[in-house]
Amino acid sequence: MLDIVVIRRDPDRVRRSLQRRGLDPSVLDDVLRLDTEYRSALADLERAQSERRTLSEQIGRAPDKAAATAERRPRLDVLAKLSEQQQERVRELAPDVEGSPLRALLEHLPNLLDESVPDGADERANVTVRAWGEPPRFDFTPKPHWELGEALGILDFERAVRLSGSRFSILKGDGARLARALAQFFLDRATVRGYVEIAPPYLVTRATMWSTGQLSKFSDAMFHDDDTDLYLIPTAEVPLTALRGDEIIDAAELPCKYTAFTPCFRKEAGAAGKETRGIMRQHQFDKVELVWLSHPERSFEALESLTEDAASLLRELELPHRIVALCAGDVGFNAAKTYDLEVWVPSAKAYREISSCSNCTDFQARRSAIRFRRDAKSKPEYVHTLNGSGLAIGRTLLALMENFQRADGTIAVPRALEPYAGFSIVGGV
RNA sequence: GGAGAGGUGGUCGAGCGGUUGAUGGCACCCGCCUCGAAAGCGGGCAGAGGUGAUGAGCCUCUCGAGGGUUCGAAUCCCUCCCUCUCCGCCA
Repeated sequence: MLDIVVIRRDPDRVRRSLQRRGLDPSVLDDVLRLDTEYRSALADLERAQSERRTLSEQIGRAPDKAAATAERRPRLDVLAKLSEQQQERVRELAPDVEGSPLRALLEHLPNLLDESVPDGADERANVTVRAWGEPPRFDFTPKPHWELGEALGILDFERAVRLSGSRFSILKGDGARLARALAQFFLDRATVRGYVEIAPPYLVTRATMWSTGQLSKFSDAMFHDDDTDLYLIPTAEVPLTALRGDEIIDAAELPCKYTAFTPCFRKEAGAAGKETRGIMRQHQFDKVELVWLSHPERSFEALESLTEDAASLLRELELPHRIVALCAGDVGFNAAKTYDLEVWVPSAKAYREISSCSNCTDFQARRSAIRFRRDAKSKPEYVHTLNGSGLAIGRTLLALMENFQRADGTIAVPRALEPYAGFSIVGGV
């Protein structure tokens, strides 16, 4: 959610950001008009309330309350009726009332883009910031991970379909073990880099989901239970970001860095036909997430740091990858700036997203009410929130399988992972 | 799931129809004292919104959430949510 005050005082900045995202900025005119109407209605209401209060206090002080009440009755009745109407009007216009037109407009305004975000309409305009490693050259015909996995008996798609339908998979034996090793490896590295490990709930309330801005972004993509009105998390970003919601954090505690290993659940309803083979896109996948609550002045440094935390994992796993800065048209709703980490996927002959690291500035913090105090005397301010995958387990696993496959159909385990896996070759004798 | 108790400011905890947005303790901040610190003493210290200059001041709202009664509600009534204790069930 954007700060209405920023929209009011610097509408041009918001307009520019919307345009860069390829959105129609004319909604701002409606926002500004409704906001003016709202404030005028609010002033009317407050005037009536103030007068009513004064009269009530006079009655409270009077020795003969009955007489004092009778005397003021006509005016009080007028005020009661008046403020009831004004209350109604304010409720219709208020930006903080669910379902009001102003609120609806505000909820659909994406975060302000950072100036450093490159221009461009879609992913073709994304800018590669740096690359690491060379795509492997095979002296045999490399196989996609689903063929490798089934041949090695570590991936089972047929039985997964039988149990749960499409877009599910089963890991078996060394495959399951490798996935667990990756999770452990990622969490350990995060801990070393100062992240506090959290084991959060996988089901959260509608309010929590709303507070991290997922309801607009993923609303069709989320699994939901009608009985309890609980949502299965689409990413651990949700519980980790909301973790300190409604709190005022001591400035000395910033930055707060959290990590969690959780499954993620997504309907992926609109994604039919895209990357359907294998484990690239699933209804359920595991991920280690990294979240920062940052001092606002340092959040863009924090984004570099967070991105480096994720990238270091790919380097340690010896996986060729590149870091791209998303262009204006490709940056997500919540984010001011995003770097994607893309790993080389031989079967696609392309780099594919394995992590997305975003600075959401105060956009989520405002919804979630995550604040801090600069010092004992200052007013609470919103922190900046950042999130990134570090990393998605399934995609790392498939990248590892495809990049480290050998002519005999076995797969080498990267050295850094060996102690975690307990073996150095998958399918070795 | 059943029975009971309760949800108040950063925290603990009073208040249970009328200048109470809220006594007091702790924490925190400023000052005095001190070589320095502790202790002690004095003072300050909730949040949101509107208005003003993103100042002072003024105004409104907020005591889990939402409704109601009343001139007036943290205080009374209703609904919902949550927490705790005991019982039941259970990995």
